[in-house]
Amino acid sequence: MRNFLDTQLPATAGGAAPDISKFLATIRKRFSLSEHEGDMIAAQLQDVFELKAGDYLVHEGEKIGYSSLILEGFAARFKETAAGERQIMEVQIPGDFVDLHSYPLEVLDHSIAALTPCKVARLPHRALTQLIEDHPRFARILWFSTMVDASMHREWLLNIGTRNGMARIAHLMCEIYSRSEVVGLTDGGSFRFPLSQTQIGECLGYTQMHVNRMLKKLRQTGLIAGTGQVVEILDWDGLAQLSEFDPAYLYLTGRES
Amino acid sequence: MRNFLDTQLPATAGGAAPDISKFLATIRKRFSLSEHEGDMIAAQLQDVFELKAGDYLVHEGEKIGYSSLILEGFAARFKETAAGERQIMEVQIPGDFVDLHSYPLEVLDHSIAALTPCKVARLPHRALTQLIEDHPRFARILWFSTMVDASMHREWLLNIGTRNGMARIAHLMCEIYSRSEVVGLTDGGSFRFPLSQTQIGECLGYTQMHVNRMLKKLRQTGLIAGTGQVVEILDWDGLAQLSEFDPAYLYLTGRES
DNA sequence: CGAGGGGTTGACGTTGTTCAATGAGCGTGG
DNA sequence: CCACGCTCATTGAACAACGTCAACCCCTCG
Repeated sequence: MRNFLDTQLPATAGGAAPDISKFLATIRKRFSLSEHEGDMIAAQLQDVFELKAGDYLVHEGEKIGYSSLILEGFAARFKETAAGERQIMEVQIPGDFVDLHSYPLEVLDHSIAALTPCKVARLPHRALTQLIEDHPRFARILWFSTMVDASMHREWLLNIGTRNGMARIAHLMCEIYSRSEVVGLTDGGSFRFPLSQTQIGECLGYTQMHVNRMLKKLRQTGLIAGTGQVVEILDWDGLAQLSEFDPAYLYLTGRES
Repeated sequence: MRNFLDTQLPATAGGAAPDISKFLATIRKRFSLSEHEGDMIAAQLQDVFELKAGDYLVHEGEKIGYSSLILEGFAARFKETAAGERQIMEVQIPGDFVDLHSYPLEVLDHSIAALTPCKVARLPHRALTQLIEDHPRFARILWFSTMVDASMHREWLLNIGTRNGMARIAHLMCEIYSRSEVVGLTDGGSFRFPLSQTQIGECLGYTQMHVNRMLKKLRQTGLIAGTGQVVEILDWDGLAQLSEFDPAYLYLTGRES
């Protein structure tokens, strides 16, 4: 995999603020946010970068001074074992503020790489500090946002630790569908699911061959359809029941603070 | 399991501030903290509660207005499946600020219960808000602290997702040992590890019987000794190498902000 | 002294892995 | 244009890891 810093050039010459409506949609599922407040965040975004599939956004152990917002494409957070086996901890979709945790942590405990071609915008940490100083309310929103990642980690632990076979895969599909819905990336029961079987396995602790067999079973059971980049959920209730999917852990219901 | 609120009574009549030196030791591994600052936190702590093994600190879905600091004893965060299977996401030891994530999240996505008899002190969220307003530096320290939990979740995902057999158990032992060391709860290579084999299994996605067999193998290999509440690590390097344990994810090295 | 929790062990069944072979699709260079 | 190499998906058979069922032990506590 190529290094992000080595290969990428800014895709915009600056000037026009990037479209962060997907990001704001996620925030607004949880907090009220005025148009002005949204513009203030957008104004802080630096250049937009284009990444190829496989490019790293950040490397484990790196100390970085900015966080990235995914505008388009899918990415993943992961760690690797000495043997080169990879465990994906979270799939990142458009609208995700993908390495916000690097703001408090500074040094990263894991890597992030693009799963598909991506478009990302950077937000320097000093701009975040400034935003928070000017509007202390943002601190709470950002902290909350990082805690939702932790909540998702816990649900994944439950998934890998207690569920098996089709249920484990079904749960991943339910999650990505639910999150995609928030940012307007679903079409009826269909949604983009551009992970290879190998990558699905890296999410779930399975080999690619086993993922293949379980996907086949899920299709034969009539719960899902589609083999490629797009998955169609034929029976949402069945899929959710099989995997005991309860979206509460995504914290997508409105609240105020 | 009994409900914490139903059964517990304050163990202190208030007045004397509880001993939070273990908590402060953990903070000071990462941030410099003056004696005065430590006292300010201690002053905000409310009554100290005693819990029996099995008592809940908080229930999944609950909305609570305080966070708890563990003074003595072991606790665990976990979720349950419909079938009653339990997945432990983190083992909490003395000095841990155990449900600080409830401060930004408000509603909890998981439960926390005592694994052994525990002594905990409560800190109301409004006191936290006050502390942060008076000393904005605390916001960063607390945010950081919750992000370390997320980092630990990720390492557990790697552990359950990619390691197997003895390595999985060895990794858990290395983590608890390393964290115990910070709060002065180790004695040479020995440390308190009061989890039953069932509970170890709930951490790692194994059955109690399989944990039993793997522990036996770890003992036969000469890496650890002791069967009961106290484990002795006979060969730290061997244990760390077997489980590819790298403590970086615990963020216990000094830094400043 | 009886119940209940924790630990130990064996035989056997299931889930998931490994090894291996095959084919489809796609971009690249000759 | 086709040949080639690459990634990804598919499938089968043998095998290992782990779970299930069951019996038994020890200890503690009421």
